[in-house]
Amino acid sequence: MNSDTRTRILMTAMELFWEKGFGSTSIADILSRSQVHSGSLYHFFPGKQDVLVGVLELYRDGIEEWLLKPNWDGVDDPIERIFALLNGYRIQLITTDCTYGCPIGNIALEIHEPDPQVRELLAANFTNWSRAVERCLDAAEDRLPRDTDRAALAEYILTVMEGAVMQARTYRELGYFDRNIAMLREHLGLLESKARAEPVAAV
Amino acid sequence: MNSDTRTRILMTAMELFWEKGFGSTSIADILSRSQVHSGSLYHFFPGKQDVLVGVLELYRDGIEEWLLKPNWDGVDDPIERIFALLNGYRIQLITTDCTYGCPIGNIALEIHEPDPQVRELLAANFTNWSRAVERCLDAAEDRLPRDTDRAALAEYILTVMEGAVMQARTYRELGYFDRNIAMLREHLGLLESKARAEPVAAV
DNA sequence: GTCTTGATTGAATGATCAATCAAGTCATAT
DNA sequence: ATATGACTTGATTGATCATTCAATCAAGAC
Repeated sequence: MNSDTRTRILMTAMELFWEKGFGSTSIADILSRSQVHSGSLYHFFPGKQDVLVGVLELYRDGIEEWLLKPNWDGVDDPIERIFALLNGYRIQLITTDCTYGCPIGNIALEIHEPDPQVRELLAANFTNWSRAVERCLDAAEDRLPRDTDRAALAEYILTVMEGAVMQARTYRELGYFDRNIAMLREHLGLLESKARAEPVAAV
Repeated sequence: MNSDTRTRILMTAMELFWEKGFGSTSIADILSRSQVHSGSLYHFFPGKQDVLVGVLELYRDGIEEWLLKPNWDGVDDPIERIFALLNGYRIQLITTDCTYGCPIGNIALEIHEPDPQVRELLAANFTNWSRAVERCLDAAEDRLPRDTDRAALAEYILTVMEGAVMQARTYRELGYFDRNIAMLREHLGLLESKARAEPVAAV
């Protein structure tokens, strides 16, 4: 089985969906950039929607290797890992003049009536992302107030990332991203000092 | 001049762009729902893009009357006004089974290469929104730490709203919105208690 | 009364779209 | 050798898209 073609289609579609969105990317766009003919594409994928499914599965399965590992290399402090992850998005914004955002967030807002498979894959991508952040918060458990809902805080950090990228992209100004992340950092700082003020737990 | 038709086109387009997005709304969609014929639409608007411009101008000019006034009626406390505004989005989510989000955020992420006029109108909508929040923060100045960057905090509140709506829509679960807003409320609470702990300013 | 201007009608155009399919290639199994 | 089945080719289809335009209408100005 030749899955080179399938992979080339998915990688190309991934690029294009990120650049132009799902709706604005035509099958013809994918074919010409990937140097694949329409029959081959439809041999591997029943339709355009299934290409999107394949791309979302790639993202879902690649988060560890392609997102976390590069950004966390050399960063040990769990809280700093969170900001290292956010810094990855900052670098994307810089290298694209604030035009590219989060590929998942883009698609999530673009597709208004997703079929269940697509919706679940978008949700799975969000869940994997915030679970990774949650693990960082768990590792920093003793620096946070005892009643901290770490899962909710991780979702919130995803929220801030998505909103910050949205604004930086809309204004075409990195400052909007930076100020938002600074606010988040201040929030986490307040939580840490609140934790320090708590009486030590009984052993 | 008969601008009834123009208005009907814009109101219909506003609805449709919100329901299905800009790209997925065809001119034919607008024509059939608004009971207008193509020639009339093109009499008032050079093209589809200009309909979008008209819609974004309506949003920009209507924020006071259609967004702030309804949500702030009977709410005097400036901080509570912020959460009353956010509650407006919560109600939209409830009444649409978590399918509709922020119309501006949707378009901002959908349009990848906006022409300058569209990009500036999106930015203007964001700016008007966060300025309204900033005015609330200004009114609550004495309850916040003295070094608070209220403009940045207002941008951050917009960020949290957009991210929270995105997640609730993606998961089709209101809880994601609620937990995010609860986190924001906790953050503002921490700021208020930090302000209370500050020494009184010299007069 | 006729001229002018703004507004409306709706069929037509050409581009682009996702998807199809019959004919072909090629490696491997028998 | 030949048969099989995975894969490729690329022209083609029919739907849908934004847009155009000549014709028509309504109503105030001269």
